[in-house]
Amino acid sequence: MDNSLALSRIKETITRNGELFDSLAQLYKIFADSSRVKILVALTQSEMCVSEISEFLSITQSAVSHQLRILKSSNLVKTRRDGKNIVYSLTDNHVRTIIDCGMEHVTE
Amino acid sequence: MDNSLALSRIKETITRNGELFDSLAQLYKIFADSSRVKILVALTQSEMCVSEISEFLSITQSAVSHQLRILKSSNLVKTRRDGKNIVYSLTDNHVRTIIDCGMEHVTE
DNA sequence: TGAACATATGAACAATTGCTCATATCTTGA
DNA sequence: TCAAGATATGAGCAATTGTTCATATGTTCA
Repeated sequence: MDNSLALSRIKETITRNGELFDSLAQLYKIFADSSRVKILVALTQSEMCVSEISEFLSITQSAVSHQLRILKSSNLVKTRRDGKNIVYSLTDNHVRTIIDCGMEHVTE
Repeated sequence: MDNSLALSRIKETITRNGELFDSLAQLYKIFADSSRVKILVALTQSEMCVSEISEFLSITQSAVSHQLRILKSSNLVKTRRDGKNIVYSLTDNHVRTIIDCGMEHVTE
């Protein structure tokens, strides 16, 4: 059974869409940290300001801010100001979907 | 509007299922590398041996082996021997689903 | 306006990661 | 059995990452 034709077709697909898979890896990199995942999971339940997140994650306010910056620059979360607070929320439902999808595998 | 009740409920959920979200992040960590993603994508199309993967990814055989070891120890891929070759394939369809799910977001 | 609060940011550091190089292990066929 | 081929593995290294500490920025209210 000679599958070299199939193989070169696959190679073609991978090389042609190289940057696409790079961005895919880049996306997963954002979910690849425990703090960020927990932040995102929390935000699927409710919008939330920095100090609230910091409180229930038991990590520094600074650490939370740094992580939120990553999430925001990736357009996974958005912000609005409410007095002294900055309230963070999910940009859209993609985050929810991606988390659910991973959960499916983890909780099997 | 007082949402402190909702917040403490969320905090409860996060802390109670801490290890679960840790494993979730751990899972995404595996997808968080360009080479590994490409390997997994290729394997969604066809089983493949190390030298084949190494060839079309244009990375060292050693590098591929190292990555495959990670994928295998995470139970995302399985192996069988075919003569001198070790043939790698996906363990189940979860990988496909997870990749599709991420693609959905990347290609929006 | 100024003190107190909330958030953001930059530097520094330890930990992790992905690669390369060298070499070991395992299999086949002469 | 032994040389050649295919894969695995360990050490070493440069790059990246997540955190903390110190401090800056921005907002409210007395």
